[in-house]
This record gives sequence, C-alpha cells and structure tokens, in this order.
Amino acid sequence: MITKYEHKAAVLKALSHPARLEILEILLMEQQCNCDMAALLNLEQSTLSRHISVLKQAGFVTTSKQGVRLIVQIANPVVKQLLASVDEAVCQTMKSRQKLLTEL
Amino acid sequence: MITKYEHKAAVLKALSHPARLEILEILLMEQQCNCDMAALLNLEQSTLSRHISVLKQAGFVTTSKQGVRLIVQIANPVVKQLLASVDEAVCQTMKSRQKLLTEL
DNA sequence: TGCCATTATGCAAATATTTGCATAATAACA
DNA sequence: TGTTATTATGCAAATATTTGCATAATGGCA
Repeated sequence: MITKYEHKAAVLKALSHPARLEILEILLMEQQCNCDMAALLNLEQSTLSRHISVLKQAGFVTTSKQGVRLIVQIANPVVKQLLASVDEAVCQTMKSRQKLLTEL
Repeated sequence: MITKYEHKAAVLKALSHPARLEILEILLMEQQCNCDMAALLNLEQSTLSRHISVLKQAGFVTTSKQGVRLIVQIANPVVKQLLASVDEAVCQTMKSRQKLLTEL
C-alpha cells in the first residue's frame, strides 16, 4: 500500500531535476517536438527521451505522435501554478536566508 | 556557476522524500522537538536528524536549541503555500488521468 | 522495397541517496 | 564528577538515479 507521502514524493521527484525543470519551462511557452528540444537543451537524444518519459509518468506532460515525431505539452494548467509556487517559495526562502545572514 | 534550474531542482529534491513531507506536515500543525517526532514518525534517530538537516539546508525549516533539545519549525509561510500547491497539483493531475482513462 | 529521421530501450558505468549501527558531542542534573 | 538524554556524524551497505552508447522500433518518403 502506497502512502500519500510516497505518492507526493514521487511526483516531486519527477520535478527535481534541472533538465526536467527546463523542459517544463520551454513547454509553458509552447508545445514542442522532442527533437526540437534536444537542440534547445543540448541533451543527448536518449537522455531527453527519458526525461520526457519521467515527466509523463508523473502527469506533468502529455504526448502525442505526429508521424514519427513526438509532440509534448503541459498536461494541465495546475502545472504552471505549481511551478510558479516553487519560484515564489525559492525566492522567499532565499530572502529569509539573506535576512538571517545580515542580522548576524 | 550554478544555474537557476539546478538551484530549483535542489530545493525540490529536498522536498521529494515521503518522510520529509510528513515531517513538514507535522510541523505545519506545531513546532516540534526532534525527539518527539522520532516517536511520531517511527524513524531511527539518526535518520530523522539527517532529514531535518536536509530540510534546513533547503530553507524549509529553521532550528533552535532549548537545552539539549532541537526545536524545529517551518521557516516561512510560503512553505505552507508551496505544499498546498503540491497537493492541488497532485490532486488535479490524478483527476486528469482518471478522466483520460474513463474516456478510453 | 530501401533509406532516412525520429524516438525508445537494453545495458553498464558513474554518481547520488538513504539507512542503520556505532560512536562522538553536548547539555542537564544528581 | 559521573550519569543520562538528546542530537550529530563517520562509515559502509543497499538502493536509486542519471547518462551515453549501441541498437531496436516506427513512420515517412523516394
């Protein structure tokens, strides 16, 4: 039996990789073909393929085929919200730290 | 030079562990002493100590000493918001998937 | 059919994470 | 001082993640 914590942790783990965060940011601008992203991101083809697979598994993106090409897009508007919350949290957290440091 | 993606990924990685998510959820209710949480979570003392260290490093919690005891608390209100966004995203993502499945 | 472009995957190496045990460090207190 | 409670950390084993290479699989097109 998988707990809710394990489930959430798995979703977050899918998000916790620089390349996958960059992929999502690109996708927030427009849907992309896998092969275009490989050039944008300067990633090995197989590496990109696996990252997209992880994002798909976690429910962040959906894919469809146009011929031989794989079209990838953000699965859900809440993904954008989540990423915005992450930005906000990271930003605030850094500010708090800065404050602590200057208070020493 | 660390990129913004690496930085965000590191923060998210700190969040992507079931025990650490559970620790944060407990802390959202009230600040806790390390030793009380060990009992609550049924974790080895050293394991809990390291999880708290990871959360602290990432900026999610702050700690203070009361005598020999370590008091741990949520560092910042945005942590709560972030966790709420995660819940929301996980929930919506599951709904979307369910919808896709029933549409088959 | 044969060829090319694109994507997926088996495999192995490198790296990172998680854990528990043992033990050190610290502070309270008799 | 000696004892106890609490927390931190060195270490090693187990496990998981990431990556690139090679190759398979797929679909378009001459």
